[in-house]
Amino acid sequence: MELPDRDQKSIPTLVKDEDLVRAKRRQIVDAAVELFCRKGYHQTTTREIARQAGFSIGTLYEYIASKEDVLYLVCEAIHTEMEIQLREGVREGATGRETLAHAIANYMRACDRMQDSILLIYQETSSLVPESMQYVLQNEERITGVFQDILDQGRMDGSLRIEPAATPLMAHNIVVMGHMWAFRRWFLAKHYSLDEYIAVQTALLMNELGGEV
Amino acid sequence: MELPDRDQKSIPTLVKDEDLVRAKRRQIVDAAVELFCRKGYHQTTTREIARQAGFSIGTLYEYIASKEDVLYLVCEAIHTEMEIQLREGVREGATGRETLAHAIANYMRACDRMQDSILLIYQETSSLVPESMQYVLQNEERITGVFQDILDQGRMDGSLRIEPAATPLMAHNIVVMGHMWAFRRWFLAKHYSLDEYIAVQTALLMNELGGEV
Amino acid sequence: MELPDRDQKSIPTLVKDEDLVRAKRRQIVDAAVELFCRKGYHQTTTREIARQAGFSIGTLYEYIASKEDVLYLVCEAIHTEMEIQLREGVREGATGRETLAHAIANYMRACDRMQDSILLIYQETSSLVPESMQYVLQNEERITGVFQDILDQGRMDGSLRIEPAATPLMAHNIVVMGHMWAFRRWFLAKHYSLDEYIAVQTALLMNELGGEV
Amino acid sequence: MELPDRDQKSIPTLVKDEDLVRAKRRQIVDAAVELFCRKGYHQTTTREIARQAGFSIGTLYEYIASKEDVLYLVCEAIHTEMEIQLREGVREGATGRETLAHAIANYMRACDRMQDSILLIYQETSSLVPESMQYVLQNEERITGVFQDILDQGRMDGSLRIEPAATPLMAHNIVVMGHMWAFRRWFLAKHYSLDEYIAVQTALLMNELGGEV
DNA sequence: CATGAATGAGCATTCATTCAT
DNA sequence: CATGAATGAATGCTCATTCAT
Repeated sequence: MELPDRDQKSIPTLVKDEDLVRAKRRQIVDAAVELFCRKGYHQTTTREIARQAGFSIGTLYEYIASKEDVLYLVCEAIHTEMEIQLREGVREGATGRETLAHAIANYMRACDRMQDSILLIYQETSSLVPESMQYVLQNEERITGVFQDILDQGRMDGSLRIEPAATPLMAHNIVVMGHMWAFRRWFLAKHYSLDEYIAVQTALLMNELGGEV
Repeated sequence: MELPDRDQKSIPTLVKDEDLVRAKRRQIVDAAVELFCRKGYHQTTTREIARQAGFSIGTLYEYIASKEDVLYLVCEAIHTEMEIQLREGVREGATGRETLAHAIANYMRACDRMQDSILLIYQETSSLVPESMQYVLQNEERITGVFQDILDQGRMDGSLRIEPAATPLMAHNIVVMGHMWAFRRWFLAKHYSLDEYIAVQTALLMNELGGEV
Repeated sequence: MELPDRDQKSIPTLVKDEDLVRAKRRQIVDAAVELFCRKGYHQTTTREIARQAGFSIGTLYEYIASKEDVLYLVCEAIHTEMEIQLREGVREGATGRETLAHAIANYMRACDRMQDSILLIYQETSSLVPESMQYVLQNEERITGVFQDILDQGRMDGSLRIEPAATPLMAHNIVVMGHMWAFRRWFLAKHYSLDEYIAVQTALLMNELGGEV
Repeated sequence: MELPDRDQKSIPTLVKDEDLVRAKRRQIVDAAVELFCRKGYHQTTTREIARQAGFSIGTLYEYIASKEDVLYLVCEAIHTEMEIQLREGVREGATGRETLAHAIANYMRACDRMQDSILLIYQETSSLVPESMQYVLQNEERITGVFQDILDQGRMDGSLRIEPAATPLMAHNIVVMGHMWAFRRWFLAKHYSLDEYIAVQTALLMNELGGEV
């Protein structure tokens, strides 16, 4: 499934070759994700990012204008990756209800794989300037939108019982449910395996949404 | 309702008089909460904390050993405050179900009042050394425990229908539901007032827990 | 002769003790004058200034807020020193003409002693932000004013023949004559000793101003 | 009037074709004069010079070996331009005195047009290595020489009364008088128009040189 | 010849922490 | 106990210069 087009903040670069910019920024992001997840944004120096990315500090600044740009690119990349995993794993079921159950399980597994990144988003988004934050929140909203669409579909085909006014909230509940596995893992993993977590949360949810799973 | 005793990390101080230490640390925490909420932990300098607290940088370091100590004290204070608000507002209902509904509403309002502090916990807990983080997570767990107790009570008196294995998770769901009002406010507040948010979330929950609100 | 009061830009400092600020800034200025004269403002690093002043870079920044502040303080100090030397050496003669001759000789000798500083002013004033430059140009104008007063005095007592409209220009000519000894020394010193320079320039000037020296 | 030949520092280049070198350096100098005048030598980057000159940074370094070379070329060009304007505008009068009056007026107007360049010379010459500075000072001396020649001519034909020993100094006085219009413009322009400035200064000078204008 | 990506030494500035008074 | 001046390691960022293509 293709990612739809979307707004992205354009980050200034000194380099003209667009392919090169994309390639190097990929390296920067890979390096930074690893470092930010391990040490946090503020504890990571630009020199470390450059070194980890495999080039010099001077070269780093050919492709970004400030350290904050790296954070923005990282947030972008995380959301893009999440959206890819979300859409790739979605299979249309017979009913909205089936689609939802499948999408949730798939999403939860993605959250499990990307738990460090999810924490990163929660911790460092606030270090972005307002303009960048806008874009990041838009991405967050797009992900929520995926579930909202499924909920709407289920409401239309009658397989899910939910008030229209409650669907945005329910979609957010589902999304946060995935994040929760990341940021409350210190507790949850003591009591539930990932599969159990998915099973119980899905059961509770489906209960809310009328009838059996 | 009294707060039960609990473990707290002991922070070294150069000052002997324990009452004085408590008083000054109160000042430090008040100053720091305000600053950390407004500017974040890393953006706040120790000098600013001292100034806002009303004394010199030298004095600040008589009562703490490092900036991170301030962060720990702040996290402690936030959880203490939250727990106080939680327990103060709880009134025993006729059934566990009634108690729960009341506790949730009360908790949500507390989260609304303390949204900045909640964000702070989400963003900066990771800046603590592991030992401090332990204590903070314990506090988080205590808060969750409040809801778990109510759920158990409702399960015992038959007013709530929930698997024993699901209660810890349900308790976390409730707690995170409050946090969500803080960290997703950028979206939620566009669609729901606090009262609506409480109403809809409670309805969904009660649905999960069998029958009507 | 006392220096009259005058406007000075107030430079922010982190240190409260005003006497200490004055003392340390004196050290900073002494260090910076020496370094700026030898290497220029841009070629001098803040660390060098601190080291030469005898303290650490951190301490330097307790007394100034930016490198440019040092430049401003240096310019201020140079003009203050020049004005002191100017006023100290002035002795009232019987006529304005005599006072002038004496003031010029005295001023020229001051320019000779302070040639490095004069060059510094010519080269680096443009590195000041407009606000600082204002103050520096005011100082320059005050020095010129000294000669203008003497010229006026001589015009009044009839010992100097000069149009009122020409006095400001004449005063500037005299001032620049002193500077010229600094910035054209590479040529002038090949042909004239300081005394000769003073003698010839004074002769030319007095010729302009009517009659003999 | 042709410019006489003169010594020029030879700047190394990677390019063989001498015409090409001359053409490109012309571009470099034009770009750099504009930038240095506007922002100063140190505030201008080599990339800006290349961009303004219309080619890449790599190409820039085909025609010069260091940023300082650009400064030298700029100083050279400024003095060349000044000398051209000086010699172009000079018309032989009946007497040295007339020639002088005319040359001064012409020179002053040139200084007025080139005030930014004059300031540049005053401010940045000291950033040259001694060898380059030598050449620049020689150029300065050549310009002074123009006036010295005229003074000598006037002394010979009896139209100017001046000691032979005073002529070099007088020539420098004239030259600096032009510069003064540039570097004291912040004061002078408040009191005099260019024409007034020329008139008064010429009057004072001619007074020094015996008799009326 | 022309290009422009890569380099890394260098710089101004900050800030947690100490310690003499 | 309180103060606040002193410290210097650390950091984000710049820019002259090089060199492979």
